[in-house]
Formats: sequence, structure tokens, C-alpha cells
Amino acid sequence: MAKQGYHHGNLREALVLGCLRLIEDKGPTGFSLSEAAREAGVTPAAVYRHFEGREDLIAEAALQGYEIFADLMEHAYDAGKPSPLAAFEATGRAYLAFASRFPGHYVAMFESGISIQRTPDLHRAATRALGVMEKAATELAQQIPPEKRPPPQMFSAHIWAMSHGVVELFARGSPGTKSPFPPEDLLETGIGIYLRGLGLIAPDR
Amino acid sequence: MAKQGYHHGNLREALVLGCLRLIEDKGPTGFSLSEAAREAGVTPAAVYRHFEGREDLIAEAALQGYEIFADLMEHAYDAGKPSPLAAFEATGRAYLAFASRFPGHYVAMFESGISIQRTPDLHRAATRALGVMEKAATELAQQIPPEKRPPPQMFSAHIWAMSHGVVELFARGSPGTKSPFPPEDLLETGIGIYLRGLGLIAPDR
DNA sequence: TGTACATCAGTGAACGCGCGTTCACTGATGTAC
DNA sequence: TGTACATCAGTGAACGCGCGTTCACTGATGTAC
Repeated sequence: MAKQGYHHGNLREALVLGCLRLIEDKGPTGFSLSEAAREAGVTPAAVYRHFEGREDLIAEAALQGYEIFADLMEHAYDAGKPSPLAAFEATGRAYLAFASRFPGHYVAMFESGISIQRTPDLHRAATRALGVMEKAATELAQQIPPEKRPPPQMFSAHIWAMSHGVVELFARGSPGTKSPFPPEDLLETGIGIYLRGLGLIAPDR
Repeated sequence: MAKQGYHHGNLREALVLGCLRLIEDKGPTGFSLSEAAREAGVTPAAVYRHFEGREDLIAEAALQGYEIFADLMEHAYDAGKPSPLAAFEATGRAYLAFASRFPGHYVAMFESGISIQRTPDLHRAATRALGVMEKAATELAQQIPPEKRPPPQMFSAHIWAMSHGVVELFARGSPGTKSPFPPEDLLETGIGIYLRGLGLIAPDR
């Protein structure tokens, strides 16, 4: 991402990209504004033409992440729509797909400590994304007899927790945790067993 | 943790405690050796009498964590022993209990980037702890007919992932993620549903 | 079409800061006789 | 019991470093006439 002359042309986006790359393999606190500037071939001071500071840059990365994430989730949900079960499973897969295709965004969103209340934009994007998960769970819950139906937020939380756990422990290069199985399989089977436990899949395989 | 005279008396442990407190609410990379020293009422240079450096201090915190963790897991396992199911469930609960009672250790172990290969001691302690989870899973797997029995490491991984996810997303003050349920309940019900899915609990509640 | 000028997007030097680490040192403690 | 001395566990000053941020500046671009 070398600039040609005095003006960069698209510095703002270049900085976000650099931020994502750095955050991805150094963690959110290992990331430095100066290094992002260096990568873009620009003085640290130039960053302040486009962002209020370090935090603001990370927040922008997180925002873009939530937007992509929400789009993916909505798309997955729609694709499985006629069947609540298919829709639900699709969002689960979309979660993992997002985490592995956009690791920098993932970290910016869930590990950087950026509050989703930071700006209205950020809050809106995050709500939209997480809303899809809850909607899928709510619809699926309709298929369980009311008297033994767990609150939809609860099993949306279960699925989220398992997905996040798989990502953190087995998808990223966690310390010494060599994954015995591909993370996709792990999540797929885990969710399968869970749904069977809810009586939503035939008890036999 | 004020020292009385020129000699502190128990600086090594005081530093580990400070490290744990700091790591707990600033994250592993937000932690600084100088600050830990300051908390112990001591010059940064004094740290080098007891540790090789910053990394070494964190590694010690992680080591102590793994020892406590392994003890807890073994104890929980033994308490439920006659029944593989009870033993398995107990280790799940022990995991969450550990994370909430020893958050600093938890972070040092699972989020600090310290490799468990760092020293033989560390590796041994970690292996012991994680071994209990696998042992519990293996025994439980015996109760499933062989032809539809998933590999024990797989469902030990599932449970670990869900536990870790619950801890990260709902037990710690994650950004804007207000937990709709107490994490203990979330994990308890989640594991319950999962085990029902494996046919290890009666299908009805 | 050319020129004057406003605006924009960078520079580069400087700042104060806290960090991890090193070093020669010194005060306190423990031990041998 | 007293003294000499070795060992231990701290000090404090210094180092070089990279950081985030500020500031007056300047080069490039766009626009009005």
C-alpha cells in the first residue's frame, strides 16, 4: 500500500486495513497507531487527519466488522429461511465463517475492549448483527412445546458461547492448543448434538 | 502489601499477586512489570531478583493457575466418581467456578499468549488439568453404544468450548454484552441440553 | 485558457511518558568461630 | 556472647526505545473568475 506522491489517495482505508492486519496477529493491545501509519507509508501525525486517535481507528475497524458480520448473518438466515432449523444452523456456520475469514475484524469486535455503546453507528451495527442470532433462535423455539421451551435468548446464548469458544480455543493458534479436529467440524457436530438435545433433530444419527 | 524495612520478606509472592490483580482488569498486555513492582512497594529492578523478566512473571502466574485448576478439576472429578455422568458434569462446573474465582489466573493461562511448552513445569501442570477433562469425557463415552459414539476428545472439546465461551462472553464484563442469565445457569443448562443430545440424560426434563 | 487563491492532506520536529532492562551500589541478615 | 565476614535482597540512576499526540509548516489539488 505505497503512496505515489504527497497525497496518499485513500489513506483512511489503508489505515484501517493496516490496523486489521496488525490487530490480527499482535492482538488489540499489541497494535500501535505508529506502526499502522508506517505500514501505510505515512507519518503518524497524518493519521489524525482521518481519525481522532488510536481508539477511534480501532472502533472504525470494529464498525466495519459488525457491518460485514451483520450482512453475512442476514444472508445466511435468509438462505435457510423457509425452515427455522436450516436458518438457525446457517447462522451458526456463518459465525464461524466470519471469524475465520475476517480474523482482524473479529478481534477488533470481540477482544479489543471497544464498547458497542461508543457511537450510535457502532451500537446500531452490533444490534443488527446480534439481532439475527436472536431472531433465528426465537423462531426455532416455536417448534418446541411451550411448557418445555427454554427462553430463546438462552439457547442463542448457548450457540454463541460454543461458537466463540471454538473460535478462541481451536480456530486461532491458541497457546499449545493443537486442535484435534477442524474447527468447522467441531462446531457443526457440537451444534448438531445440542439441537438433538432440544428435540429438534431426530434422536438417531 | 507494604514492606516494612529494606527487605520485603515475601516479594516473590507479592509480585505474583500484583501481577494477577493487574492482569485481571487490564488484560495481559496492559500489565506492566513496573506497575507490579510499584504495587509491591519496590523498585522495578528488584523484580529481577526473583524473575527473569516480565514474561517470566506472567508464566509463574499461569503456572500457579494451572496447578490450582488441576487440583479443582481432580477434586470435582473424584467427588462425582462412581457415576461417569456426575463426574463429567462436576468438571464442567469446576471449570466455570475456577474462571470466576480466579479470573487473573484464568487470563494468564488462556489469554496471555504464554505457551504451555514454555517450561516443563508449565507443560506438566497444563497437561494434568486438561487430562482430567479428557478422562471424564472418555469414561462417559463408554456409555454410548460404540457405533454411534463420538471420539471422546471431540465432546471434551465441545464442553470446553462452551465453557470458555460462556466465560468470555457472559462471565467477564465483555463490551456491552449484558448477560441475560447468570453464567452458571447458562453453562448448566447448555451442558444439560448437550448431554441429552448424546442420549446420556432422559429426553424429557 | 490562465491565474490567484482557498482548502486539503500531508510533513517533520518536538514533547513528555512509561516501559523493560542493566549496573554498580548498599543496607540487612545469617553464620562461623 | 561478640565480632568478622559472606550472602542476600534491595536501591537508584541511567540507558535506549517506541509510543500517542501537538504544532507550525508546506506541497498538492480544486475552484472562481
